[in-house]
Amino acid sequence: MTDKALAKIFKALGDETRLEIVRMLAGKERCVCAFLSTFSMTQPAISNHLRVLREAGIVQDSRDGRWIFYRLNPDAFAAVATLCQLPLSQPKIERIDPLTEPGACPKQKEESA
Amino acid sequence: MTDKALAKIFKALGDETRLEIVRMLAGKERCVCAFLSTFSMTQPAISNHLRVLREAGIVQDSRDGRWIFYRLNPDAFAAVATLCQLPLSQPKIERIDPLTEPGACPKQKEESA
DNA sequence: ATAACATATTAAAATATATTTATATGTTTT
DNA sequence: AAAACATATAAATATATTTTAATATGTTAT
Repeated sequence: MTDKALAKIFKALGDETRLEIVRMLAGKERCVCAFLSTFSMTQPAISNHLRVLREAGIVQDSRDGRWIFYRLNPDAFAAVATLCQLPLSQPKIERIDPLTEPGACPKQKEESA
Repeated sequence: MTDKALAKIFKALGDETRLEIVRMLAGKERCVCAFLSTFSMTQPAISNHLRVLREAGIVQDSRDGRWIFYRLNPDAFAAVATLCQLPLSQPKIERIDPLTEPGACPKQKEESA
């Protein structure tokens, strides 16, 4: 998963409405009208939020008659969980000295040369 | 953690530059100049990205002389990891019938009454 | 076929976010 | 105390996102 795709997932989840849609989809598959009756928002607004989630790969949809059902894609959450482990699995924090890091603090570096 | 705070975390992580800043901070504490030399971006732009991360609770900072060091706050990632488990721990997906859900598909519901 | 339904798409307006330029703040060195 | 350094803040502009209103698409019922 590229950082671009991962950022897209985070951006999609960075909205309270979409976060609640995700919660509503935990273990459940729902049609669009379920969200329409939950949020005080126009139908195109809901449709747009679902599009953002879909294009980020967070939800998948399938039509059944006139309804379109949405469900979560666990792969997207697995990718996010992986990034979360990055900071959680680091036991101790090492302070990087600005003066010794390559390219860091350019003005200082030039003077110390 | 409120959904509002969680959405703020996701929104903050939903940007490629900030995502890379987070990766650079895995197990490390770095001063702002480290990011200045990494990204081709003005100093205030970096400073703004750090502010977004700070206000979301993703990073913490402390001044040491003229430098300000940034490090990750594991609590924020723990909160995100918790939400990730929501879909990952659901074994099977149940389809919710639009007709039987309370308030769902209003027009249909009125007719079926 | 026509009408009604469920949802998506488009275009426009409203709102939020990011970037830049200029300036301010706090710290260290001289 | 003055100059230089590292970073933050403010104001202005540029860009992206969200919302709404109008319309289109695909499906089912009549």
